[in-house]
Amino acid sequence: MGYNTVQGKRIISFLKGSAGEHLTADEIFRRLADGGTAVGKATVYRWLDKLVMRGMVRQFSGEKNESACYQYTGGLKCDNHYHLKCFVCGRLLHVDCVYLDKVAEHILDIHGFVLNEEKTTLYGICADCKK
Amino acid sequence: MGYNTVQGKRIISFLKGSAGEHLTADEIFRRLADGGTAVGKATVYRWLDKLVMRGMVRQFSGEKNESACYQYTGGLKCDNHYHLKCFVCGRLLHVDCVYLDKVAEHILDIHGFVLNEEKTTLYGICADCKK
DNA sequence: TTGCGTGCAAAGGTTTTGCATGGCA
DNA sequence: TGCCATGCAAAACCTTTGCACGCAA
Repeated sequence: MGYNTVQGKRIISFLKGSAGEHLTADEIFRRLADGGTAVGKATVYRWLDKLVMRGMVRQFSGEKNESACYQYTGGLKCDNHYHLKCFVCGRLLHVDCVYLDKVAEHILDIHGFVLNEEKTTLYGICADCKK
Repeated sequence: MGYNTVQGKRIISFLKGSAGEHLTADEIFRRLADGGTAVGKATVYRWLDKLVMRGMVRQFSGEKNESACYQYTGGLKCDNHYHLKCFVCGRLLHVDCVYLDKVAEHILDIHGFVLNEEKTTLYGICADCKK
């Protein structure tokens, strides 16, 4: 599980405090630069990777030459649960849907591909922003 | 509309000849290096941008530090097309599938969300790596 | 004491841009 | 002739990595 470092505690604490927000690695880096022990940018990236692995944080890759952004979710079980990310407002929508469950089944049966719902995010424009 | 240059003609001609294939900018660059007037990489990027704008080419952005890939469509509204990315071998599978087309429809009808297939990648484990 | 975690800077990848040159009209 | 398009190399961008040092256990 690793050592219990000041930097790790600051990063996790900061992320928890901004649960729901979508932040870039650089934003996190800058926000941690003030007050307390500063945290190196490489360390921010290393922790984000680790937290993504653990399922505590979701990562959304940006366009080329744009930062990826990260959102703290706290590792809530997201079974049968899909994520729709809106380009416009940036919100992450959590969707439970029987129909979508069948999609994973189809992809497995026909394409032989085991879909990982947790790691997959569907991108588009949400109902509110569509108007 | 711009000048009618040898390089532009070669790029468009090559793309038309590989309609349906998914090519990276670098692949296009390398394929054009042999035979006829070579085309600079910057020019390849400039033409791809231009053709994406015109709707002649679709762009699929890859992960960070991976090339985007491009597909010539000739401006036709082509079939919805999904990307399955395998964690294990890293391959990107391109899937045309009628069933998956209906998924986008469902997401729109029921969840009010306009899915962007170009920007969406489904993650999991491919048939080969599953064994 | 052991060895993981960190910070810095450099490297790594793709894509964009500045600027002088060459080719189209 | 006028000016856009091109090519080269450098820059830009985010992210990863190498290495020495410091700190947790």
